[in-house]
Amino acid sequence: MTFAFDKERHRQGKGSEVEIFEAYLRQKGLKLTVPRRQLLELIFDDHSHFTADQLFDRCRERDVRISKATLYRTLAILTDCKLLSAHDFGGEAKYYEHVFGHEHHDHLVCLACRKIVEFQSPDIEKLQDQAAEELGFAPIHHSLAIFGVCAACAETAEGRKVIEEGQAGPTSVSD
Amino acid sequence: MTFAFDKERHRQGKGSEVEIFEAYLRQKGLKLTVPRRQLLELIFDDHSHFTADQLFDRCRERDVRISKATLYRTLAILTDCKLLSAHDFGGEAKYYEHVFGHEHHDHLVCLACRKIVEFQSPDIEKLQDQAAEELGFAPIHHSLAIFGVCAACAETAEGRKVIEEGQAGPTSVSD
DNA sequence: CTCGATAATGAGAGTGATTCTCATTTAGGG
DNA sequence: CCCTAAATGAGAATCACTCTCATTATCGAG
Ligand SMILES: [Mn+2]
Ligand SMILES: [Mn+2]
Ligand SMILES: [Zn+2]
Ligand SMILES: [Zn+2]
Repeated sequence: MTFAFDKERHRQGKGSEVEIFEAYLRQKGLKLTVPRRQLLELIFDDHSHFTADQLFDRCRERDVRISKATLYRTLAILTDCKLLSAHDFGGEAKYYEHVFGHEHHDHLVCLACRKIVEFQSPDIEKLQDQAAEELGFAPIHHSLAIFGVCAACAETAEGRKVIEEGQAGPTSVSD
Repeated sequence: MTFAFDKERHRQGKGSEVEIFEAYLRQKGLKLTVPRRQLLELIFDDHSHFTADQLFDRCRERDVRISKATLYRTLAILTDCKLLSAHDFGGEAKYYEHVFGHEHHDHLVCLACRKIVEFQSPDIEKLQDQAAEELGFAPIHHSLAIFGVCAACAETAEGRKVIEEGQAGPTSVSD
């Protein structure tokens, strides 16, 4: 039952991403160009958490020749029309992920292998709204990321090292 | 009563920050230099959430002449020895804050005036650990920031605008 | 289908926070 | 006081991202 529903929604989803994009472009007087089509295809064809650079590499792999300027511009549009969202996990680059067809969630980030795992906690969401209200804030959005070491990495030397440093870790700078 | 206690702890705190710093430097074979002394003084003399640039301006105000290189290097050391912590609120620059003498907390950030308010929620902390455990993660640290509009800004046109855009807001890029 | 106004694109310059390089000073133990 | 390792400052370098602008492409009107 749940399975059938998800499958159907996913099917609709695939179609709707393009529809939403086109509707948004029309509404804003923007144009549906070849690069934008190609990027939409690449992005919604697969992966869910990616950086601009990873997407750029993916373009090259598939011989889709697009400038970084256009890539960034398209990511901005897709974020504006709520097909993507951007996350700042404190690293160098922002991570983007699909929004359409996905419910809100937060993230666990493995400090050893950079794996990103999603989780949902309605209780946490509730407590956040409560905290905001108590302090007179009108909450608009939030960012919650838990950094740690995933089960797989906890078995490795690298993972153990990260955990150790976790208790009393250095930031370190050269020179 | 509460007042007297805080005052006393603050007095101890002031002393201990220097002690911790000196102990850390000695342990690492680093030197206690004039610039480092001056920065420690400036940082722990007052404000609690600041960017590297704000600290740099403060240096100039007080005729403390220090290069940005040294400033950043010192911030890294202070973060290493757990006197400061760094936060990435998604803006341009990182924010630093005092750790010694402060309990762990998370932040509310006003998108209109950039004010930062602290809050604590043991319940949220508990739920976070629970979520991590369920997914096999060993949590090391986390970052929770709630972005919204503070009570004061909610009265202003700017604040209202931010709240409106919150429901269906643009990312916008020029060109 | 043809045009023309308007938007988009690519290449490369520009940004801004942070880091690095390196020649020149210090700190501090012996 | 001396010596050596560490620190400092000035400016170059990074790096993700944005902007500039000359050259195309889109698409709706005619
Ligand atoms: Mn996600
Ligand atoms: Mn704080
Ligand atoms: Zn991992
Ligand atoms: Zn405010």
